[in-house]
Amino acid sequence: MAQGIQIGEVVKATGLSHDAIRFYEKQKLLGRPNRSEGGFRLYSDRDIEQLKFIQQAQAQGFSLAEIRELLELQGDVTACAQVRHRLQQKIGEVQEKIRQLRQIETRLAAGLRKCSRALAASRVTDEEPCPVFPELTPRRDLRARKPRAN
Amino acid sequence: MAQGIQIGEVVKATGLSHDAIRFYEKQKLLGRPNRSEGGFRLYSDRDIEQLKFIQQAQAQGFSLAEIRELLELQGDVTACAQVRHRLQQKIGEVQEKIRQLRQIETRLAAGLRKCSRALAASRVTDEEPCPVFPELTPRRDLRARKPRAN
DNA sequence: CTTGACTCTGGAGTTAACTCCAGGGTGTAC
DNA sequence: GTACACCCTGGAGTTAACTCCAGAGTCAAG
Repeated sequence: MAQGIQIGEVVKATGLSHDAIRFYEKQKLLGRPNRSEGGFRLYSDRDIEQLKFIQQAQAQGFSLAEIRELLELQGDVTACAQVRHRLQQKIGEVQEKIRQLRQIETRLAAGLRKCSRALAASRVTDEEPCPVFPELTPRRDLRARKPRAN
Repeated sequence: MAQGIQIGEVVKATGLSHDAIRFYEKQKLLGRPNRSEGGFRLYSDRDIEQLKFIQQAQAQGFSLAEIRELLELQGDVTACAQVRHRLQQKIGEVQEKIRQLRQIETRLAAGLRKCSRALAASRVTDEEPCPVFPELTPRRDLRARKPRAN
């Protein structure tokens, strides 16, 4: 054991599967780890960090190929105008993603407001169950409500 | 023609393929559009908006299943505490995504700063080609540089 | 009423990103 | 030294999200 963390521990630490971790290694998203005498993979804390980063980036819609590039750009900081350019590009892409997410958020927030208003109007409290079948949940004040043109 | 936009136009407007659009219809991400006498699909501007939203959300790492839910939540604003709750949840998720993207941005920005510093130190200008093979690009001032512990 | 661009359907094929498995070693605890 | 949990490899299988295709119908123009 001694030098390094066995894959089982990494699985626990990251929530990734054994197979996913091996897969990332094959895809060069992770350098090949040291091995024990018998051939067991031995990971470092840094590897775990990297795996967490991969998960994070993936959840943001980056493909493994793109993540590989992100990782290369992070490592390869050895002074090169082109690398710098690509870094700037990537940062731009990330910022664009943030912008798009804000738009989605705005859209959902608008829905939320409408929803809250409708709830207030029908005097259903937050605690009550959903009136999926409105006819089953007795409600005060049910006078002519405009059906929304869907 | 008259009532509605044919699929070819939608393809041009969205950049999606004919097949992708049909696929989204099958997956209930888009209501089934009107049809011409002969059976051609006829879309509305609203459909195009919805398709653009799908693209946008997808680029942010939402699966089609999640996007379907987002769309339902946007439409189904008819007063229901549970819908509201789910909306709040989804907004929380979007905010978390934004947070994670900011982290990635920070990380890339750190790389960029290091890179810029290195560039400045080696006196390579922004215009010069990338010194992928440093030995090929004659450089002033090449005294003992610390190789970074990778 | 024919031509050429466009659209339809159903189904098979593809790609990315895994998951599952068999058959077999490793490591340490008793 | 053997039991038991853990790890190995290579390869086949799966899922999501499409893409590709053949064979056939539609539609506006001339």
